[in-house]
Amino acid sequence: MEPDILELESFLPYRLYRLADTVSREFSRIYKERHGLTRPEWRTLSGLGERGTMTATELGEQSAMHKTKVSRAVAELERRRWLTRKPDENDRRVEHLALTKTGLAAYREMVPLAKAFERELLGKLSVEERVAIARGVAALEGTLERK
Amino acid sequence: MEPDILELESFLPYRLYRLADTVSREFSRIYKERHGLTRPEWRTLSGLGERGTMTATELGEQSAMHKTKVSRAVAELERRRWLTRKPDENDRRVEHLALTKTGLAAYREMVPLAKAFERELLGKLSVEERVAIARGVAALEGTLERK
DNA sequence: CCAAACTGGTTTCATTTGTAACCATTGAAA
DNA sequence: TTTCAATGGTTACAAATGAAACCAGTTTGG
Repeated sequence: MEPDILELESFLPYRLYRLADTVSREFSRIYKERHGLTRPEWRTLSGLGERGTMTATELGEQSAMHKTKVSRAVAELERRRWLTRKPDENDRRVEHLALTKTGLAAYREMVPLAKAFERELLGKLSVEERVAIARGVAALEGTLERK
Repeated sequence: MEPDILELESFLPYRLYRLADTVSREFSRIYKERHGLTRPEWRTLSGLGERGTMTATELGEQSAMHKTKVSRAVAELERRRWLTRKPDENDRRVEHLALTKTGLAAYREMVPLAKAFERELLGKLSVEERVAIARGVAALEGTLERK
């Protein structure tokens, strides 16, 4: 093995990125084809569906998005009347976001599709492989968040 | 556990993407700060450094990039005089790309930095965790490529 | 042969993204 | 209080991206 050569094929950052990109691209077909959502929009929908009510900042933290992405996604979902904003009582900078009936319906429709996608993906692995990916990803997440 | 709720925090596509995004973003600082390269440019440099000579199509396959990304990255590296194109003898559509001395020097400078980055990342994991991530990623790669 | 389909690579255009500046409001300090 | 730093969120602008059209040049089938 040449020391001054980098094997892209086995370089972890590259492999991780390519893997995530492929998986995410395939999954995105689901919400893109069904509702024409972008990834930030899907994450916003998903975050609010899961938690009920959140501020834009919280959304950004929960779903690892830059605040401009959140802002744009929220604006678009609002335009579709999938969510509403309610000003905070005490702090007039803050808005509490929540899904409307329509937004919730879309969310409820997406959840089983998302779960099925994940199930199918993991279904191709052996039990040990599933354990391995879960453990490995968790470990890396752990090292990254504390910094 | 509510069946009609999706926990983003434990949803594999999301976790993978976030992880890869974080790692890749951090790694990108290295080639961005040092040479002002974009990711496609870095991958092009890295691919040619590793293999010596490649066509644009091969580059795209090796580094999982859309052909327009390759085209643009190659154009930029050529502008910097980091690579040259040599027309194919038999097929005049094809160009063989190779790094110049300058390009190779940049590559040689980057390789140890890339390796150090990976080493440091993996260094925070236990041996079992390293095995787990390697195995898990390989398994998922396997399921995705055969389709 | 020769048209039609295909392939390597580039370009155009619309969309998405990131950075930085920005506005309004709030909290803390003097 | 007044001022100044910090915070929630939006906007403007430049750069990166993807889809589709495109321009050679090449292969294939009739």
